[in-house]
Amino acid sequence: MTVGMRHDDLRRRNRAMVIAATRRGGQASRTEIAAITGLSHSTISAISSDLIAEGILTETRQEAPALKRGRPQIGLALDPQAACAVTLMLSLNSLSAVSLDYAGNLLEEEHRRLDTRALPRGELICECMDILRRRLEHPAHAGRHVLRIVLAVQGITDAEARSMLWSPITPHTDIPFADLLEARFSIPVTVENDCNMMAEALRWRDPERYRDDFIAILLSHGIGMGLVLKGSMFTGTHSSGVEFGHMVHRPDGALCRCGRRGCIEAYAGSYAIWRNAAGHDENEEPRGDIEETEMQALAQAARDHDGPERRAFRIAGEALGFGLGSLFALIDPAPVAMVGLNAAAFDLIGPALHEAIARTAGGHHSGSITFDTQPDQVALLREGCAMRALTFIDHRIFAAGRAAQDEPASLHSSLIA
Amino acid sequence: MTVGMRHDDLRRRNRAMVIAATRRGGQASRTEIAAITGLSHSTISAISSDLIAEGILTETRQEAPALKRGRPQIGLALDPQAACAVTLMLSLNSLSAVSLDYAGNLLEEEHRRLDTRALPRGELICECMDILRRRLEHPAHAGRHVLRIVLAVQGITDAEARSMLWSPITPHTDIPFADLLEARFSIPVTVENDCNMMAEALRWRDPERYRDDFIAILLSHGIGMGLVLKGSMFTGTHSSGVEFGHMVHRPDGALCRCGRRGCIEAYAGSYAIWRNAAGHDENEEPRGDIEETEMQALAQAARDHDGPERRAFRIAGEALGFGLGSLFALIDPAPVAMVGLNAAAFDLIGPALHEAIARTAGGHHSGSITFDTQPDQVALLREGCAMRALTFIDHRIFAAGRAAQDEPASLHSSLIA
DNA sequence: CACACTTTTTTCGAGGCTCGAAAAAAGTCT
DNA sequence: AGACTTTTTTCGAGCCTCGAAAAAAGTGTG
Repeated sequence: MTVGMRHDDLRRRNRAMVIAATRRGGQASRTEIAAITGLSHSTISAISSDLIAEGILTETRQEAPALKRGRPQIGLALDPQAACAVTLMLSLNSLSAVSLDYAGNLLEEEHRRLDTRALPRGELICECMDILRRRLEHPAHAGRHVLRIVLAVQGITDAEARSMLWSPITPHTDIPFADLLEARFSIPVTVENDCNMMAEALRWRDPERYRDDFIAILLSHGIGMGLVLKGSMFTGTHSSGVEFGHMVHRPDGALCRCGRRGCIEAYAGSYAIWRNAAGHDENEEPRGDIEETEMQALAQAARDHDGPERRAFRIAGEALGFGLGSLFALIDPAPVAMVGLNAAAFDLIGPALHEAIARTAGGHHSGSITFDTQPDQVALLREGCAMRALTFIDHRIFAAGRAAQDEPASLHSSLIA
Repeated sequence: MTVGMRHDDLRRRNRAMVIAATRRGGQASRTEIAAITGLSHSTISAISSDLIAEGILTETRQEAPALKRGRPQIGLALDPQAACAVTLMLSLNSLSAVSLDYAGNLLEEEHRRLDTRALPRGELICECMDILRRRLEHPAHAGRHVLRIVLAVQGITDAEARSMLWSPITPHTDIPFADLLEARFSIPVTVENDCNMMAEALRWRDPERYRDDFIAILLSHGIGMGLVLKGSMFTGTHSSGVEFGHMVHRPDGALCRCGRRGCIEAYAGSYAIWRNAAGHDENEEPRGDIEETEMQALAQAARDHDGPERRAFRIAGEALGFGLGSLFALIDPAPVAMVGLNAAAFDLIGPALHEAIARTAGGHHSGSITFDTQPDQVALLREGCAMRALTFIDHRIFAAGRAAQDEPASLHSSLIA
């Protein structure tokens, strides 16, 4: 904010812009990049020849036989050899890791099943260390430098994306994964919230629909949210924030997994739907885990006949609707993507949800609220993590030029505005 | 985001930074500005001599007899003669206007009482036009150019700050004040939400406490909010947003002024407190206006003895507490300033508010939540509008240099990032 | 097959901006 | 009066972007 801009900042920004245009556009020519960025052809030419010389970009000859007259455009693409990234995804009873090249191609991967809730703190950390070490030692990297690691966790992280503060998958709290992994491997690490990564993925999948303002809601055992506002990921002042599932739906209402009462999740999470469908008291302790098939059976029962199952999904829809209504009172409506297991039951949840929104301040503009379901949560998470890792390399490492790469001080350097 | 940075953008940014440092610091020397901005002495020297030549800054000799050795610092200050700004404030039954010089000194002002709820649309607009015309013709301006007009309204504005979309003070909606006033006076205008201006003022009053993240809550006939997150004013995707008062406290609960049910305002606005204190049904139509003295009497009664008045304030506190709890679930805690008439009754509201927050996700970090009361809402609004208008001139007009001032196209030009 | 035409990309000199170093300025201290 | 200290200005160097012109690499046509 109050920091002045020097000459090399300008170059850094413009380099970043060329890299970003290449990652977005895929095969963009220099002329196209000049048009997108508004910079002159000479500038783009200079920057891209630098980037090619540094091994960050490569020229690609388009297959399409240029049907136009004139000198054919030369496509620019990210050089897959330029770097690698590794993403780790830690969720309930599951840890997986993926290696990617700089162009985003999968190099290799590994999944492990582990009992995250029972694992001691040290062993949980060790599992992450080990799976990461196996990636770094894997021959598929073929000497390329891993320049970035992203760890996505189901749970709350701190605003600096360095620690996992709290998670439903383990009793342990405040695990400084970024510090631990950086100390061991000397590669920059961030710890991200899984829902934020899903939102990130939506942006890359469908930039038309999910661009400046949108909402991703994870409907699963718990309720999560990733929120993009004015083009950037929304986070809390101290944590990854946006604990939509723990907004209050009914003061002093149903018992939530978090121990408090009346949270949206206590009506709309899998455990809450199950609890209501089974006719249990809403003050009953939530079940720890529910099989995917069990939820699908509930949904099928709800579709087949009117009864407690149908009512349970309706209650979930109502809670989500009132919650969204309150959210929309704050941020106005935006496109919503429903992600995760229970998004497949949106036919059961949707009607009550719409009805509830209509009774809130959000109902004002119920026309401009659109819903979309993306049941494949895992694929979305993987994509989001991958793009997060790669764009970090784009912005913070390659945009700075070769010099900055050598100084280890740049490990935590701040992002270009 | 995708737009490249050219050479003059750099100068513009650095000019803006020097002006901002001067407005903040008051009497800052060139050396101090260099230290703040991180730019070299030579650059600051060049920029400030430009700004002085353009009549934007002036050198001020400090009164303090420099107790240090060495060449004394020369203070830089904004030249009051450089420009003028006019602010209009439209609220229930009241319209006021203020003229300011570029340094923020009051030149002259006017207040009018009018029956905003009964006024036809045309006349309401006319009143604003007229009070503004009288300012522009007033001799106090002494030939200085009015470069900016800010109109703050009690109500919702659009995200571009050009129209008043809805307001409790008039039945008329979607009044494009900015277009109307610009067409008539050819001076750039924005229409702002009053609570946002109060938040803006807090920032200037106490930058230590209210800097990057904080909340201003207006406790008055209705409930309003101004929210600053990560250093910038938070607005909705389509409107000025942050309709905190219309988040849902109890689904299908008490009747709100907005016609819906269960809004926070329907428990915590003056009319709701009055309704509860008087023992009326919560579905009863809200009273239109309540005298300040009447609310003070209620508060006094609540302090004197336990009874329906005390209970009414407690209910208000509970609604605000659950609402804040939900808000904190999204954005994490931040310092809160309670503004307006009922902030003076915070002794009655506070206990129930804290208790409610403790029962929500916000209760997690109840240690880091601090409250502060600022009963003088009018003064805060005036300050906020003034600073909004002046900083617009700083950034969008003077930072661009003399050339840009002449092109009328710059009227709506976008803000420097 | 040579030559005109079109479009993309590179080259080159000009102009702006910031920087560091040195000089100038404007005081205090002895 | 002269030494000393600190602030501010001056000046040349080094980048960066820009526009114009040149070069490159195709297609279309006789």
